[in-house]
Amino acid sequence: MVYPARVNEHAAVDPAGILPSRRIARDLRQAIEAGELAAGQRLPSERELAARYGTARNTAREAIRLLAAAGLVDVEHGRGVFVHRPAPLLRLGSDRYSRCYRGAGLSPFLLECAKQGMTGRFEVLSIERGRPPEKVADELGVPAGQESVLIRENVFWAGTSPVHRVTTWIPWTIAGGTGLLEAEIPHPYGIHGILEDRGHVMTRQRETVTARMPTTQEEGHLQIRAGVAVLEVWHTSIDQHGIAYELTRFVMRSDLTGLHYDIPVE
Amino acid sequence: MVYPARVNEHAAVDPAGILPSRRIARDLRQAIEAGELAAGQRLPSERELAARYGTARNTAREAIRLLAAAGLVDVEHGRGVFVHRPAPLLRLGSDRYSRCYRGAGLSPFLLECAKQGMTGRFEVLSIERGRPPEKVADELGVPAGQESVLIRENVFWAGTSPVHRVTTWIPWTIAGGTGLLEAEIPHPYGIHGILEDRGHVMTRQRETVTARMPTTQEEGHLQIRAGVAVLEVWHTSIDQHGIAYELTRFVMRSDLTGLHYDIPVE
DNA sequence: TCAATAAGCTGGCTCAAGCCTGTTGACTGC
DNA sequence: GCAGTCAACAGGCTTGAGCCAGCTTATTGA
Repeated sequence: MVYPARVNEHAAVDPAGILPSRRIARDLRQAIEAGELAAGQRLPSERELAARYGTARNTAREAIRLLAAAGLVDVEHGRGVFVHRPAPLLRLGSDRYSRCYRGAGLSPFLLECAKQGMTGRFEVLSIERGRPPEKVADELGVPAGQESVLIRENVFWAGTSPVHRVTTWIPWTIAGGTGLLEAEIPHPYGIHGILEDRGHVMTRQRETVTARMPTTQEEGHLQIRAGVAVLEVWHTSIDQHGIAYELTRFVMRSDLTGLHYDIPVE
Repeated sequence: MVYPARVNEHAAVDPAGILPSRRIARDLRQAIEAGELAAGQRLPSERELAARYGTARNTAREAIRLLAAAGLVDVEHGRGVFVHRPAPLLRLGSDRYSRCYRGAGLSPFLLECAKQGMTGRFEVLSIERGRPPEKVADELGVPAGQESVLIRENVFWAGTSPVHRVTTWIPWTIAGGTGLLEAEIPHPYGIHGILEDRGHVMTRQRETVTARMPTTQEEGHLQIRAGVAVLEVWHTSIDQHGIAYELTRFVMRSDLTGLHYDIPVE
């Protein structure tokens, strides 16, 4: 890329009326989008950018910050700033509860990981009887003030990265006294196998999808870098009688995962 | 909220080992989450925070920046910093192409706006014959290098806010010579009415959903403030013969819109 | 040969100061 | 009564300096 001649010192804006930090960011952005700086390549250091543009280091730093917040660039302490290398997305499919995966031995999540050449696994964080949030109580038709639900908390990993944080609520009237209390689900078809044995066959699913920035906790749990949003998915399982009998919230890193729906138009 | 006693000057970290900017941010965050600072309420000014914590103004500023990037706070030039007041989300439903809305006179988007007490409308930015991006050409089965598609570009508004930026591609072999070239679609059932007349009845839809930070352009188009992601939805319409005949990309502000799917489990 | 060390790079954070632009409300004068 | 003006205060951006912490590599010494 080409750097500008040093302009007059202390000038807040250059002749084109652009603020210095924006100008540096714009130039770098263009270089990235034009492919002059390839994915994974190192950008000039903050001190070098500052010198080339005749600005203070803080100004070059501000430019980098803008690019990082936009997710264009990955900053690594002590190493440098690198053009972001997008990772292939794992796709959570709408067919993940389909019976067609029965007997395959692999859950849809693990299948998808395998497809992307990664090793998937999940970790049980906690299983307990507890009180549902109001929203969950409403949807499941259980009392909010009591320990009316089984709560399972999981983390899904793809390779060495945590990608989903998952919380599941099931009415205690359904889950009580079943294998749902164990970390290892004692049923060949997993959680939903047990729920079917209790008389609830998933006939419909309702899902809402929103995106937002992670909370401080989620940032830690999912090892999210700055400028990465999370997808929040609320899934409700509806049985053959129209009853909502299970509810799951997924918090997903948007840099590593996406959603896929393949559905009939009614 | 309670402010700390001024600690020794020039200390990089306070006794608890927390950086000053993080400490200010943490205190403010806790005050917000505890409800001490209610939604819409003004935070202390940067200069005031700096004085109370015995830091430089830039440090208080950094704290505010952290909160703004997390979407907890809205910064208004000249006015102050305010606790973010979440707006009700417009939900784009998976049933939006359903025939059940036929004859209602309102499109699903306008219905959803009305439900939230807002006035919805949309604006046609451009309609032209053009070249599809490779991804689109692949999916629609048209040549990538030629002007093989009709491209329509729209913006959807809810009240005074732009919420969706929408691009639609339709093979020219289908769209050519139809009312799809007009801004006002001359068909009571809209675009999909015309496509049905050409022999394509939507039988399935495929959608992929991802989240990311907006590009500079999108930030402008959608009037997005810092710390707000966009949802990117790629929709493919599949007809009764399994042919993909229409493709739409939605770029949606995640602070004002979400998605909703209500689907059978197959 | 190999491990410990140190130099020299990277970004991370802060300071104190200055000048800019946008907003508001009180004051002024018609 | 009302419009124009202006001061006070808000955030926006920059400077140039300093020190800290993480990474890499070349050097050193056992």
